[in-house]
Amino acid sequence: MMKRLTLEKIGELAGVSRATVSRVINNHPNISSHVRERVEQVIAETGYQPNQAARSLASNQSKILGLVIPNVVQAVFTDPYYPRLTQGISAACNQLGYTLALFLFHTLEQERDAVNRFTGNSLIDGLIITADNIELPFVPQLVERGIPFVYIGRPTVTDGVTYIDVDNFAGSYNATVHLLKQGYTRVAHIATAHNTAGVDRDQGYRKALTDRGFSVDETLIEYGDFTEGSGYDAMKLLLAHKPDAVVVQSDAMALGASRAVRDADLNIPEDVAIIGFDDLPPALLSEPPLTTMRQPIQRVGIIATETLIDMLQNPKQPAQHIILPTELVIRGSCGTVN
Amino acid sequence: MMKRLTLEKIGELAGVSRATVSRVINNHPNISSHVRERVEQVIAETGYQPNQAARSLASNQSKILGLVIPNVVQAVFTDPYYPRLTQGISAACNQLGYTLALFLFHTLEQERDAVNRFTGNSLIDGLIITADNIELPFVPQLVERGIPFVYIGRPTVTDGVTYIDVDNFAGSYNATVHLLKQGYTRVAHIATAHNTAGVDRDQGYRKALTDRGFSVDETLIEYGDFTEGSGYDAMKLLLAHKPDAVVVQSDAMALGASRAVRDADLNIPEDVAIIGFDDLPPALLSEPPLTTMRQPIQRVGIIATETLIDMLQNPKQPAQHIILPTELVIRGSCGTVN
DNA sequence: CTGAAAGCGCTTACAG
DNA sequence: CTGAAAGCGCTTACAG
Repeated sequence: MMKRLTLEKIGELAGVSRATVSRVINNHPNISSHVRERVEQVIAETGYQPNQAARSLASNQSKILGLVIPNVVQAVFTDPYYPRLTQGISAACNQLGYTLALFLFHTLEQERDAVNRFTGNSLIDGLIITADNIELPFVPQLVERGIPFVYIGRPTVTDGVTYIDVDNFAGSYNATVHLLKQGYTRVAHIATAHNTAGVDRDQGYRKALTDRGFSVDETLIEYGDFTEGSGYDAMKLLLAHKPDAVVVQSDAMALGASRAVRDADLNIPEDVAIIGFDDLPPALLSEPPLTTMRQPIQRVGIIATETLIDMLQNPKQPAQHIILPTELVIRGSCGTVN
Repeated sequence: MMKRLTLEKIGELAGVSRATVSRVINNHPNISSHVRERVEQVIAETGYQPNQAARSLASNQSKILGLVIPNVVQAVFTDPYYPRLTQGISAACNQLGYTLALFLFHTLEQERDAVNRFTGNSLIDGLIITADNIELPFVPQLVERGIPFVYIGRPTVTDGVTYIDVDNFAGSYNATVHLLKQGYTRVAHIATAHNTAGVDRDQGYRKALTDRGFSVDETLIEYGDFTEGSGYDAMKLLLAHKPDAVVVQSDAMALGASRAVRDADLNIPEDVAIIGFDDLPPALLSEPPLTTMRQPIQRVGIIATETLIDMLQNPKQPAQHIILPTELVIRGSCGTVN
């Protein structure tokens, strides 16, 4: 293992100063193409990589973004949401030359101490925070310290903060309308009350009903927690009230609901139509629901990353609220989807 | 936003030199408790956080570990394996004061260029690599540059490299023996050929059969790719050869196999017993398989992290091969598991 | 047990 | 367009 290369050494080899090499590496304008070429050649030959720590120290930016997934719930294991999101974020980071640091919290205490891990210590340039049901204790300090962050999902307080979300209200609204238009009259709802998305979706469902002249029947609404099992349980309860369709706020729960319908010897979608809500790859959806309100999760991750990096480059912009549309996807006939 | 605190400033406030403050922070022995207390108090009062970039530069260690998930396959979305592993790694990092950087590659080219992202640039101290079916192009350079790494899962070449794996051979062997002991005589196999784990499990299955006086019937072996859909397809094919039990090398595929069995109007486990292989939380397993060979995925992540950090602290140790046992888990009766 | 000082490897005004 | 030099905020022999 040879001695580590430095700017100085590269400069020596190329016959220029280390300042010039630095400028070449950082793509400064106003470098004679002659010099640029020679330096680039030496870099290529030697395989020189600039020391990131030194770079961070001198430039005051780490080129590291943090992804924070606060309270690690069961859903992190069962719901492809987080992996999907992470994919998008990672892809955007790769593309834009940033490194992604992952912060998972396993206890409330870790969540509380989090601020120490990424504040005022030059570790990260900015943060992507997956907002959930709770107020995160460290966010005020982020603001105070001037660390840029974007939320994924609408936080409970949106004032002055930038967030990216899908249009949960419209998605749920459209899903419900879709069923009503097809003639279903007892459209049930497997809802979630865990976060703002759940609230929005619930409102979308209710609004759709009333807009089309139906009253909201509370016995046709049950709550789940995003797991397949909770979808199964909720559907079991709902079946007692004879729904002929159901809007389910996640595909995992929709899978459970499907199973409950089958267990009751009913057919999908003839007896009970099911609409899920998510962005699962087809392979995971080899069972009903055959119709899904798709949210572009991966895209949300990409946009969040791009937005954050934009904030780093142009501070002082006003906070943005970015809402992406969802899309109704109807797949092939029962049992053959793969 | 006030001016950033530095060691110098803390020293000033505590009436000592910055060297002393540094020693207190780094828990050096031989600091008078008097001084230590005063310094710690000032740090607590001010909320001082040492600048990580400066620290890295001076100490030549970043306290950042990298997790590399090479070729991003479909399985990253559908199989809880990676989230589970990441959980364990993250927990260990939190505990031991390291930050976790996530490197997902989306193209072969990114994989090839990877070395530039974490080599010789002081970005990370060491790497956890999830080994898969392929030879990773950047690994030789890691060795050359002296960057410590551990594999999760046995790589194809194990010479001089440290890896953590579960005992795939024994797991598959024991699962098969378990079925044979119960009197099943036509034990099929939904295998995978994607990695060394698949190969080992296949051998375990075959050895169990021959050890107990059965011959291996190749028509009772089909291959899947870890997705539920592939398990379904494989089982469909197997059913033509009338198996009375099947060992399935992932729970996701076992789920698919269960569905195929049901679609054929057969009962589980009366007509066909199924053993899965994984570490899924019960909520995800509301359907058969009711019996699973559990691999401690999260624990693998923790041990990998601990091992890597140990390597950082004591270089020059010989490479280790750590093999964790799997465990046969039998859950409650059909349909009621949650 | 503590401090003065050198040094880690970059970036970036400043001067030319 | 390029270089000399200061400086980013730490750590760590070295000396006492």
